This record gives sequence, C-alpha cells and structure tokens, in this order.
Amino acid sequence: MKNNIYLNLYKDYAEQIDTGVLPPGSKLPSENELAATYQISRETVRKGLNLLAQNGYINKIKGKGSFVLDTGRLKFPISGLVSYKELSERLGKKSRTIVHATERVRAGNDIAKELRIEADQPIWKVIRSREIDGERIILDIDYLLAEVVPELTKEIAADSIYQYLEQELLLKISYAEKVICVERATDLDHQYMELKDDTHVVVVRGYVHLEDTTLFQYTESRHRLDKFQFVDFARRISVTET
Amino acid sequence: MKNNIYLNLYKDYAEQIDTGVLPPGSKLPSENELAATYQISRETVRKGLNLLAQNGYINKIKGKGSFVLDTGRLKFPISGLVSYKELSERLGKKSRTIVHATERVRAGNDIAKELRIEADQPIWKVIRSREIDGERIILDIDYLLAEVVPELTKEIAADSIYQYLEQELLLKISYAEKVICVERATDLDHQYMELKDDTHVVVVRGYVHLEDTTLFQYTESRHRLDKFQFVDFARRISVTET
DNA sequence: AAGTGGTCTAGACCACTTT
DNA sequence: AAGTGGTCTAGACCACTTA
Repeated sequence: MKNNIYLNLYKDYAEQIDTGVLPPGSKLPSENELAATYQISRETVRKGLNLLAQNGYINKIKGKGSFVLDTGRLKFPISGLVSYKELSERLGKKSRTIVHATERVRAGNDIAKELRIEADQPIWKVIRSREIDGERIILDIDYLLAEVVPELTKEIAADSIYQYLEQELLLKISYAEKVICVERATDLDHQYMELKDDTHVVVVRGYVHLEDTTLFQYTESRHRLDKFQFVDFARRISVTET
Repeated sequence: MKNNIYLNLYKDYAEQIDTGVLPPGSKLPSENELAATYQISRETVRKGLNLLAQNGYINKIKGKGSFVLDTGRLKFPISGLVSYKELSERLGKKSRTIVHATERVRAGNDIAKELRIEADQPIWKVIRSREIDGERIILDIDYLLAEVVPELTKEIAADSIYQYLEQELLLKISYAEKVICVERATDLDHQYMELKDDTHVVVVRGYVHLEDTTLFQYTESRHRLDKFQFVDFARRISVTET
C-alpha cells in the first residue's frame, strides 16, 4: 500500500464509474467537499480528478462542477497502455489465449531494427492468438529483450506477460508508441487466425519503453479486419499560438 | 495574451522539440532551475513538464532529470485532438482540400442517431476530400449541429472549420471520442477517392464535444487502406489494485 | 551529501455559473 | 453573494540517482 492519495481517489471513482455506481451525468462532490471529507488538500483532489478527466471518465465545467461522462456506450477504454488481460477482464468477454511459441532466439535484421538493437542479440519471441467468442481473430507476436527479461515461460505467456514483468521482475513500464495501419495478410496470419478470404489485416505495432526510456519490447498485434476496433479519447489543448 | 504560465512553458518547449532546437536525448534544466529562471513556482513548472510528458515530448526520470524523446521518427502526433489543418501544417506535406459540398440539411435517422438528436433537426453537412502528394486518399464527411453553428461557407470548409469555430464563434471544443474500424467501401468512397480496386476503407468516426459536454459534431474520416496510419502515445498508469 | 523528480499542503486570487 | 473549477505560490518531506 503506497501513499498515493490522488491515485487512490482516481481508482475509487474510476471503479465506481466503470461499475455503474455513478451513472453518466451524475455530479461529483465539489473539490472543496472532497478535500474536506477525505481530509486532503484541494490540489491533491484536483490531481485525481484531472486524471479522471484525461481518461474520459468525467468532464469538469468551471462554475458548475464535475460530471460523469457516458463511457459505457463507447466501450473499450483502450486509450492508454493496458494489457490484453486487463482489458478482457474489464470487458468480461469470453476470451482465450492460445500460446503457439515462447522461445529464446537471436534477433534477425528486421526485428533488430524495430527494437533498435544489433542483430543476433538474444530476444524472446512469443506468438499467441486470441480467441474471442469462439473465433481466433487476433494474432500477437511479441519480441522482448532477453537482457531485460531473462526468463519467460509458456505459462506466463498464457496468463499475462505484463503482470509478470511488473510484479515479478519489478520492471517499470513507462510508455509506449503505437502505430496502426493495414497490411497484406501473411502466411502466419492465415495459419493462426480464421481469416476466411480476407486479403488484409490491421496491424498495431507497439514499442514499449521502461522508465529509463529503454525500448525493451516490440509487439505486432494483427487483427482481422471485421473484428478490429480501436477507441481513442482525446482532449483538446487550445493551441492559439503567438 | 492569457496568464497561463504553464501552458506557455509547454508551448515553448514543444516548439523547441518540434523544430529540433532540442534534439532527442537532450536534458532539460531541472525543475528547480526552471522555477528560478522563469521566476515561477516549481509546481507550475511541473504542470508544464507533465503536459510535455503526457504528449510524448519528454520523459521524466526520478533522480536524473527530464529528457527529450525521439518524436521525429514516429511522426504524426495524432494522439490528441488536432485538426487536419494543424496537422498538415506541422508535417509540411503537399496537401490540398477539395470541398464537394457544404449544405444545410435536416438530419436523417442514421445521422440523428450518431449525433444523439431527433431526426429532421437542421445540421450542416460537409464533404471534403484530402489530396496528399497528388492522390485523393481521404474522404471527410462532417455533420455539425446548426443550432451551435448557425453559418458555414465553402471558404471556411476549404480552410479550417476548427479555426472558425474557435476563433470566430468562440466555441470551446473540449474533447472527442474516436472509433477506428475497417468497413466496406461505399459508392461515395469510390466517387471521391482514388480507390483502385480496394474493397475496404478505414473509417475513423469522431464525436466532438464542447465544454458543457454538448455533442455538436460527428465526423467520418474515411481513408484508403494503404495510406492510413494512426499513431498513439500512451503512458502507463500502474493499476496494482487492492 | 547534493541534486533530481514525486507528492502533498494551506492558502490565495481569478473567472465563471447559480441563486 | 456564494459556490464552482483554474491557476499559482512557497514550502515541506520523500525516494531515487550520482558523486
């Protein structure tokens, strides 16, 4: 249990909104009220509320208050860096992970380039497909630096690699860049997904960094066109320059 | 000129990083230094730096300092709510907008549903294609509440609707939800884009809200598969529950 | 030990909405 | 006038890194 007051506030309200205890449109207590009831300072309350606002949970209106947004309609709060396990648990879908490979190999030229390392460096290669409602519609291929992740097993890959990295190896995952595009389906796609006669797949490339900016993981998440969906929540920063 | 110290700090450094004055890997002055030189408090410095960190400009490391990230390699800082004009200006690509229609109509059932209004309400419908490097690869269809936007012209649509809304109508655009998926190409797609023999297009649906949470704009941005790219920057919030 | 960023406080003033 | 969120301050303590 850490001493992170504003994060606790965030989690409390995020959960209440996720579970529907606080329905869309409800008004949160004012910042002064929250500060008083939680016995914390108002700036700390504001840190928590601002996190909620950034992640699409609430909207703050000057002079009025903070109100719960309608997050349920748009499911999939992917905006953020969330693991597949965390996501499927939140959605409660019937999903299954099939691990096809968990092997320690040496990086080829293409992967070395993506991970920005030299070729022949040892890496972990993990191939998994995700079955949702009985259909294999996602193929995830992960590459992790063996220098950072010395050990990896099929069991970990079947459960959650992120959980292992964070809770066992105590790695601090900091940020990721993702690039989404559409590409021709490969043989591997056909082998591990039920693609019917699709010629293309959506490819989400992920570059995951640690706190010290080390790039330690490159992921290709390949999705069947008709099942792919990505949801983003964005706030506008007014850029009225000069 | 507003009194927004931390936003000024953000813009200053964002520009310096965008233009390469501060190359990737450079170290920013420490928070205490910045507070001293700018004659502001450290918490205010931190607000500016945190904005930079959120938007992928810098990474902050405890005990070490703040460092510029490599934003150039992954261009397209789409993560955020940025208009097409702002984006193309930042990228400096040869692009052109062709306005096909700017008309005041009454909402049909489908659009009324997206905008969450009743059918037959007056709305503006704008159809534009975007030509990049000589090819028409994006089709944007916008629907705006006439109640919020009383007037709209072809000239505005050719330039920037956002600029008009914010600087002329003084509307406060607050946030947007975006949903990305792949769908079958329609006749309209073939009419206004150079689709060759593609059967599908990437569809980015955008729901844009004002400060008071009013949904006032629904946008369909339709992209040719081979030219579509979406880049996202995400920071991890550790969710080590219970 | 000195410097860094992370968290928190108690108070202040402002602009905006409501009564 | 009272209440709301937005900004800013000056100072405190902590955990972490570097020397």
